[in-house]
Amino acid sequence: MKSGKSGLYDDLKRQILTMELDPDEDLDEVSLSEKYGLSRTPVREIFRRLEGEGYVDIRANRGARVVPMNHSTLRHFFLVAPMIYAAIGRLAVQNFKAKQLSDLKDTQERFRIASTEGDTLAMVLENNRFHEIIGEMSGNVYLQPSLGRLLIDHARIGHTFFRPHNDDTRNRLQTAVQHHDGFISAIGAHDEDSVVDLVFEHWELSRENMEMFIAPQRMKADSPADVSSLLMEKSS
Amino acid sequence: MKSGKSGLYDDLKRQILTMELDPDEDLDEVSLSEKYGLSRTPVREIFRRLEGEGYVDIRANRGARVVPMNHSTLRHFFLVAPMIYAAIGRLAVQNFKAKQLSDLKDTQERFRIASTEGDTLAMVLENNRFHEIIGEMSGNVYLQPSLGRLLIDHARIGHTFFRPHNDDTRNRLQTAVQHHDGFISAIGAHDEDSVVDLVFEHWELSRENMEMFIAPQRMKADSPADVSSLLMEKSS
DNA sequence: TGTGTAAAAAATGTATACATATAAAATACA
DNA sequence: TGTATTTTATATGTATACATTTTTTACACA
Repeated sequence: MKSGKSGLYDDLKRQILTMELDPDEDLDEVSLSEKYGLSRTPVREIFRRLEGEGYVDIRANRGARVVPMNHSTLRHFFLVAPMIYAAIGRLAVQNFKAKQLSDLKDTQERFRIASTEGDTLAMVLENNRFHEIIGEMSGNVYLQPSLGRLLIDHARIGHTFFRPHNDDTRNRLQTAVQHHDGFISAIGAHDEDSVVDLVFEHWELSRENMEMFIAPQRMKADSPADVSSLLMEKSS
Repeated sequence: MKSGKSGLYDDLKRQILTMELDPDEDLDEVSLSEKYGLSRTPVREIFRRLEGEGYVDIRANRGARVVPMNHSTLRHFFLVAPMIYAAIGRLAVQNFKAKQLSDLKDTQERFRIASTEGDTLAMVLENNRFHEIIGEMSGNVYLQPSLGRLLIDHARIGHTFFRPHNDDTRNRLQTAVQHHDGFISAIGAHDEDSVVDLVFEHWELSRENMEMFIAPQRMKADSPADVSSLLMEKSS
């Protein structure tokens, strides 16, 4: 918990992604300003920035709270996530810069270390950062806002993925790590189709896990084929 | 130009969409606060909100400016706009509420009146609002941020569409008005495929116009078929 | 008890003074 | 002149006091 403005900003993002702050939880500007050695003005400004990025919800005269996650939003999440991920993946291959690919590799190494050490929080954050970087690689300022919001809830819904409890879940985590390696090499090789294939494989892996943990009522998510139908002129 | 906080907020959005404020134009918080009878604090807060919605760009210690539009962002715009519009259209059919459909009809009537009166500014704004409402109908909080950013630049790139200067451009504007009527009836009839067809027709009409006016170098945009390839696992 | 209202407390919103950083102008020097 | 450096002006960033709104508590009354 480093103090100062960027400290508060980073901490809030981290705490929201890792569910250290629960959805709907109120954020108190006075106590936060004291804790981080700031006045209320910059704290409120940070709230507004986080609102713009989808981390926080601000209601007039009622302050800020962690952005909620209800059943309805989850349905929408499962519907559009694979579409956006696939589009971002394809564009990333077309537009990435060398610097970004090396950032991606560094992030993957930190992710791998966290996975071997069983450091759940680090896994959540490095995995999130990994997919953020792919978003940046796409260079597409129109798609990135949606990707950002999806990644917030993906981290929150899927956090159990990084807390394996038996051989099956451990294997699934290992597969995810391998997928990331696959992304790195497919992007480096400018192989769009492989990246998109991997996107759907990676999505399926994550989706199955998320479905397992979403109680009480089972969430029927869309297969990649169904997702395509969102975009095709004629639905089958 | 109504004063107060919401007045400034609405005016800035309007002026940015209609290009009354040019891309890259600096926004001065002191003069705006004086003009609208506010102190700097709420003006700065509005800047942050507009930044979150993609209207404005804030650089540390350098204030706010209207979000730029460069050649690179335009390429990305043409690539993803039809995909997002189509997805939003399909979801709108699935999720719209009666109130939203009647709002859409009201907006369309104002749009029609503006088009017969040749009121360019009103056309830009009502057209923008029309498509915003379709975004709201989708109910998808993950897709809406991207739609919002696309609509900002669609309004800015396409504003000449609403300033017809010969029989051809007048006919094209008429066609756009008819497309809107088509959206309303297709949505009302829960006819997803018709809506998506209309999305692509409407997009083609607008795209052709935008290409005509984007100087100096011709912008090759993607056909709906190309757009689909962004999402398919195997590109053709 | 339960409900409605009034008072008090707490939180958010705004104005303003001051601090700091950036941009512009003026000056010095080659 | 042209360029570097200092000074000045301007703009942004932060702290704090005050205003307004919301929430909580206390109290009256049925």
